[in-house]
Amino acid sequence: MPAAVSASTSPPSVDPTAALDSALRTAIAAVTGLPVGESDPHIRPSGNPQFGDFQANFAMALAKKLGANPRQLATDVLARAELTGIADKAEIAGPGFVNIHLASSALAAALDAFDSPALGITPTTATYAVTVDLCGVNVAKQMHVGHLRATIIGDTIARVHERLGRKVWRENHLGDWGLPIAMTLAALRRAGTNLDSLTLDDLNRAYRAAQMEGRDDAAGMIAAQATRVGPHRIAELEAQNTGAALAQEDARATLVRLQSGDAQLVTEWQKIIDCTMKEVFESAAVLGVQLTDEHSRGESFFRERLGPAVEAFAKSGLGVEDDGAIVVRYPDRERPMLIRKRDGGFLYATTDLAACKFRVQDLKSDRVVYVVDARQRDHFKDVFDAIRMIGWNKLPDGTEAELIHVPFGSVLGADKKPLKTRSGENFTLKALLDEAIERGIREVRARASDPNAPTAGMSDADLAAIGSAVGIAAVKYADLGSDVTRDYVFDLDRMVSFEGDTGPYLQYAHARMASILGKALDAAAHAPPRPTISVAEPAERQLALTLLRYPQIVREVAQHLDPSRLCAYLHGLATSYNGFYQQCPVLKCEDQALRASRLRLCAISKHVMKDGLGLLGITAPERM
RNA sequence: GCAUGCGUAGCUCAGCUGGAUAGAGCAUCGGUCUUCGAAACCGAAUGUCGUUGGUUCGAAUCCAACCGCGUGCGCCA
Repeated sequence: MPAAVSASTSPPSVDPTAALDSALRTAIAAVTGLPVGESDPHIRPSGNPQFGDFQANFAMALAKKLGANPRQLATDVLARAELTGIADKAEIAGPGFVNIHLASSALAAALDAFDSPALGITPTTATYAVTVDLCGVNVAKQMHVGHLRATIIGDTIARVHERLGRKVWRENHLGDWGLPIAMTLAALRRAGTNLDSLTLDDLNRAYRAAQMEGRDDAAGMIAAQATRVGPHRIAELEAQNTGAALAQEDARATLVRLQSGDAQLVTEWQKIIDCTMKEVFESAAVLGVQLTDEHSRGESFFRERLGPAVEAFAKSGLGVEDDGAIVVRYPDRERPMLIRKRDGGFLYATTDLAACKFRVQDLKSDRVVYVVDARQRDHFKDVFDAIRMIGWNKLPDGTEAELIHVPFGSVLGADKKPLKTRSGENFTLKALLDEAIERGIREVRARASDPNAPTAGMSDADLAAIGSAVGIAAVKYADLGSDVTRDYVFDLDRMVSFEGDTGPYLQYAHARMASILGKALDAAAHAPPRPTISVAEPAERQLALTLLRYPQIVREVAQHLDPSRLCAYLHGLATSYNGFYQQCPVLKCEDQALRASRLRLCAISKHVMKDGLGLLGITAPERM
């Protein structure tokens, strides 16, 4: 029997979980005498539909604590719980699980309230901003598939925070200041290269050549052996330990002149940056990532702040001299952090200290998120601890900013080794995106050639746009879909696959939603704008429950900085919708009220899917 | 050596603050298109959750040890 509720009488509750939590919490407190705050009913969606919609798992743990019988405790709590209008049925199973079957009317009412532009997401009232360090390209270096991660994970985290109403600063911390750039610049000058017609490929070649010829670090080798650094570093140093004094001298001289503001060099340096960023922004645009010039704040931006930063550490006693250098020591570990070299030069840790301070205190952020390669775990631990020790994580009102490193795993080759730049023929980001787009377009065109296809007869430009969106969706979903911490083996075929648990699967579900709504347009003209929702069929129930979880998922993604949860949710939504689509006729439904209700379920589903894909920076075509 | 991360189906991976019979996708086998889009759906098969011990009413999940793989470790960024 379909339960229905009209929009006018529905309570404002969007979240049945909250209603259940509150009702059971009160009952638990009443039965046990515990404070309400300690009476968590532990509500979660049921793993198995036969157990109802939600389960409450409080009884076992609580009974143990109180020396009571769990089933009896559950019985007592249910007797006190005011579940009228929320649950149809609540029964005790097994050792003391409480299985709750939500009232269809409550579900319909919640969905009706949920159906708004906000989709149940209430903006936070945070005073401070969120800074997201993302992308992190190095000037003069071609972007490779590793940069994909730092860019799109960061973009998603930024979007989710914005969706929750936060002010977000996207900070692209370019590697644009330091010896590598000077080496490249010096090499280009020696070769007499015209910087105005430079391509990034040329630049990248010059960079690598300069790296190779300029490496000779005998002093570093001795230091490394004395302090027993890792074998990786030793091997690197050994490889570098060939005569290159001239190139190195040239690079150092260039760096000194650059850093002292030599006008000619600064102009040339800027050309290298422009050349690099042109491609970065192009890739960002192709990826649908919000990253432009205004988000660039590279290492060079902080150059005037490095000296003062070191001085502050020295003055506070946290920065101490060691063999001529200045280091920060930690109470709980041997490894210090070097912040000034013996020759007076600064290091990237110094820049990160200055940048972190800037982000907290100048950008007024109470949350600073660094989306950076997992191999820099120790580095960020050092930086963050140093920042806390000196108190730069504090905002004027005493609020302590969260400093969080989101350590993403490496992209590995088929040999399970990192796809490294120096391994020669590395897969550039551009090559990956070109391939994905090409495959997407090919696929969309092939389908459009069927005269019965919804895309038949579309212009070639439109088909190309859709194909591009499909290809990019595949790549992004493949990357964002699993735990960002893990390394993954780069497999192009899997990455641009369009079937199964993929980005295009979600887009396809969305296109079907759009299609069904498009066909119903004529009828919609004289239907009420907000038809009564009814949730009776199991598939409708399943879909409704899934839809209502959306706000919680978005909050979780922000809290845990984990885009894969959103991917998993949207996959679940697509699956729920497909089940509904299979089992519940919409356009063909005879009952006009039910038809209108189901159309509205389609509309809400489409809205959530589009919103969720938007948070991933994935476009949702109406047809594909 | 010290630190740190990871071992779940043939492959790629989920598994949220411990909860009922450990789930998806790919691949394999079978079924569903003159019927709202088959990029879909339904079904079959597939597991000593690295090993051992501990905590617990209950462990893939928490703790310890061990095994295996990876990553990081002062004057590069």
